[in-house]
Amino acid sequence: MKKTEAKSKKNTYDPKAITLKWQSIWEKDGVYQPDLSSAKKPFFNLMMFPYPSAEGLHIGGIYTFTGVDAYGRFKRMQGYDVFEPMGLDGFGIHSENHAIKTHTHPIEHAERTEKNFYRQLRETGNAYAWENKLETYDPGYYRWTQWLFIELFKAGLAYKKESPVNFCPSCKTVLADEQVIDGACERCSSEVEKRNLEQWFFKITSYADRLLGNVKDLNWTDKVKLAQKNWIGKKTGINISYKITDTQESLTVFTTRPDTNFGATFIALAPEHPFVTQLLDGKITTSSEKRKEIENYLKDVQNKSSIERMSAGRAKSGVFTGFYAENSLTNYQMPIWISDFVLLDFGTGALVGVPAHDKRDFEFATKFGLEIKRVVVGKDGDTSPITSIEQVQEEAGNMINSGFLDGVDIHKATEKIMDHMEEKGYGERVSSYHLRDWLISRQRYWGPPIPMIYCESCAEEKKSWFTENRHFGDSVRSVEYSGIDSGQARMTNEEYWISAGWYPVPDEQLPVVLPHIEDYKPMGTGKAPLANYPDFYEVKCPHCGKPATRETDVSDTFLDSAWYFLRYLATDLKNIPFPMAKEATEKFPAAANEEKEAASERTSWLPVTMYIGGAEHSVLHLLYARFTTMVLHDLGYLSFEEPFSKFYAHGLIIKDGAKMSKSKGNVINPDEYIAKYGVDTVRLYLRFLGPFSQGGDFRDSGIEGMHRFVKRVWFLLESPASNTELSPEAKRIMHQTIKGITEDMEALRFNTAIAKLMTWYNSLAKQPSITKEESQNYLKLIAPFAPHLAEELWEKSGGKGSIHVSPWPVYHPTFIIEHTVTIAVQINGKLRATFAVPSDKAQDKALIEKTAREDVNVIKFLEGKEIRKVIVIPGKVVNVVI
RNA sequence: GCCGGGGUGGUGGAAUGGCAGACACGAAGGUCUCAAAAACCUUUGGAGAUUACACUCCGUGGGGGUUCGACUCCCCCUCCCGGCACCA
Repeated sequence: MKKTEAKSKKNTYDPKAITLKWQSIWEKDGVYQPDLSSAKKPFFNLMMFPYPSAEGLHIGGIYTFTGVDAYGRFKRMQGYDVFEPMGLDGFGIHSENHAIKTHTHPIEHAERTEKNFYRQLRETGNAYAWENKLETYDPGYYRWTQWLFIELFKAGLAYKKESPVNFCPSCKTVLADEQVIDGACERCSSEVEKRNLEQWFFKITSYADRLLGNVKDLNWTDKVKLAQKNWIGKKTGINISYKITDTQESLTVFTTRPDTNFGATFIALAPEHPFVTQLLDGKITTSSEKRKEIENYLKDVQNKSSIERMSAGRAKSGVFTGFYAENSLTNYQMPIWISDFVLLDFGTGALVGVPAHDKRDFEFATKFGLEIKRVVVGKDGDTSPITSIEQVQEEAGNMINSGFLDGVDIHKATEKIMDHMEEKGYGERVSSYHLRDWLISRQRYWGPPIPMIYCESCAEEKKSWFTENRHFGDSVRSVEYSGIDSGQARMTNEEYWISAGWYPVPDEQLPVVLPHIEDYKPMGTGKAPLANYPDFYEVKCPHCGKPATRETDVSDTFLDSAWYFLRYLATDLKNIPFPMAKEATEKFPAAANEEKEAASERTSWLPVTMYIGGAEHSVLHLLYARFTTMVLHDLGYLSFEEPFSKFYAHGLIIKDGAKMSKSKGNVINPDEYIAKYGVDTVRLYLRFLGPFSQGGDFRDSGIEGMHRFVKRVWFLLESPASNTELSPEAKRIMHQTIKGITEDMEALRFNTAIAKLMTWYNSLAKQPSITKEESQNYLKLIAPFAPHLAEELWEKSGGKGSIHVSPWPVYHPTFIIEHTVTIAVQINGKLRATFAVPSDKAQDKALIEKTAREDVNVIKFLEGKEIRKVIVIPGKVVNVVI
């Protein structure tokens, strides 16, 4: 009795025991901790780091991280030195909101969630280099986030100006665009207002062209590249200047359709347009009545909430200024209107209206009784006056009523008229972008304080860091800074004056530590909570020593994550932010020689070899990381412009058709599954769910089946292997499997890789015995998915060292004809069978006949029949007619 | 409205232009058992046919096209999902 019990116990598959056993051995032996200074084949396998939510890592996170890990393990077995770090993106509005909701201080909240998160991440059995973990809220980390901010400021790429932001009056906080859903607050559903507040911006727009230009060379999926392109949204067109009748002023409008300019009948300005401001200031004279009218309209616009704006749909509103601009082509006096459908920050904030060939212009013109002049005739040949919106010809056609353009196709006409306008001197070809400058400041608590100091006294004297450190000419104030080409870092006069009084916090005073304050909740005054703490903001001006104020806003979380991948490689270096060439390290005088040495030895890991993350980040995060990298390159810190050699977007796991969230009550906690089945089963199951790029709806209906599979593998391979020779058929199956799985792994097609493992299992299970070669190859192929199981059985089968650093099995192509031409066998014109012959033998009719007669698929159709004719169609297929 | 992605059994999903439905879940039947669970075996797209699963027909949202051959490539339509949205 006792004997059998002991025996069955020995045979039991006990995932918990082997998981604990191997995880501690791996960590002790540093199996996954590469020597960063001496990598021969560096492979930086990076997943987007998570923000640690209090609910812990849900199944979607496990799905992603174990998927990325399977790829990393595969690469490690292929002989690469794989670096797979992990960290937490703990700063930011998400974590702060959660802290508020649970009445916890963000600092304590972070401490608690960090623990839980790292515990869960360890339980996944992922091959993390734990020594290099980082957290964005660690002062040792954000010291460098602040340094980065200062570098951008000094390069003339950071500026502060007043800007309208989303404001929720109920939550008393500024909201990011993505927190505004249909004009209402994401959390409390109250209407969001626009408020003008002073904000810090990064001048990402001056990099728009390069960010766009590099896209085509990125080894990313087309989908993500397209998203980047669309977001940057470059449009080429022309700026046209119109003289304002009876004044000395002129107006510049941007248009992509100058071809229709003979049909231009009005001008519309954004409410915030400088001409409007000048009208109100009285710099341009107009009747007091008119001024009142305009003021009223502007008030209306401002009071209109975004909800009202949206419910009004495309309904147009506007007010006539009383001024006209002369259309140089037709001498037509175009009335100048103000309307809120014109956006200040696109083009020049002013547009020229062609109601006949733009639907929005048509709506505006019909509402206010403006003239509609047809200048394009479409395919239908209709030349009648345009009276309904369906007639508005936007896309294609030929010019009419347009003087020298008559009869010309609109695309040719566009070029022709641009030439004309440039020649006459009132037009200039330009590009306009959808991309806006990056709003970096947040009037919140939970982020890195922006490391800037404002000195009132210096501001009055028009002094700033720039006046004290750089020489400026009289008219154009360009910032000359190491590496940055002056065209990109050129400041406008406006930006220059705005910078008056501002100084970066001196390097030796970094980090500006985020103090532990009691009242950290957003205030709703447009100021950050730190503004209530004089201890924090009262400082001396770094320049003149008089009392000055520290900036109390914190920076956007996207800044934390825009450079973290660099820091992973230098978490042990206190005085240098990331790996860089030896010369660049000289810019860090505080760094010891060993640190400089280490930083320069680690550059071979960059840029990131493989970056895997959610598709939802395929626009903003990636763009910000690209921008930051490009700036660091221009400043001489990095040798490359693009941070991620390869980017792969994984799918998202949802539950019941919705994103998992606690409020929806559909969060799946992976802990219980791991406890019940062991992490290897969970890892395999998640991979098998579907394509990694697709994600999907989580269901656990098949997890039992996967557990059965794992147990079967365990019992099959646990018993000693036989010493018999591999049969040719078994050998063929093995090599086919190795080939298929290797290709699948390379393409991150994990679900089909596992299917192949199952198919191979089915055939192994039918064999009378399994050889050592089969057994060990099987374990290697399954190791990326079930690392603990594979390691345990590898040890049992006498494998050397850890399976995870053993070479990936090699596929021997001798068994399969690699390059083939497919032969189709037809009987009475109907396809009966296909088979393959080597392509170099495709003309050999005798071989084709022989192959056909030996091929199991063909033989039944050919038996007793004679091949009458072999038709060879060059470059296509070969037909065998019977 | 614009830009992406997609539509294959009861379900998740496989198929360099070459035997559609791999692999798995579920289901049905069976073996073992007093019984159940577990495990194992068989069947499983639909319709039909035969002594014969050694057969035939239909079938990848709908319609056309290219091809010896189309889930796959091209055009039109339709429905679903995601992103952006008055961008001149």
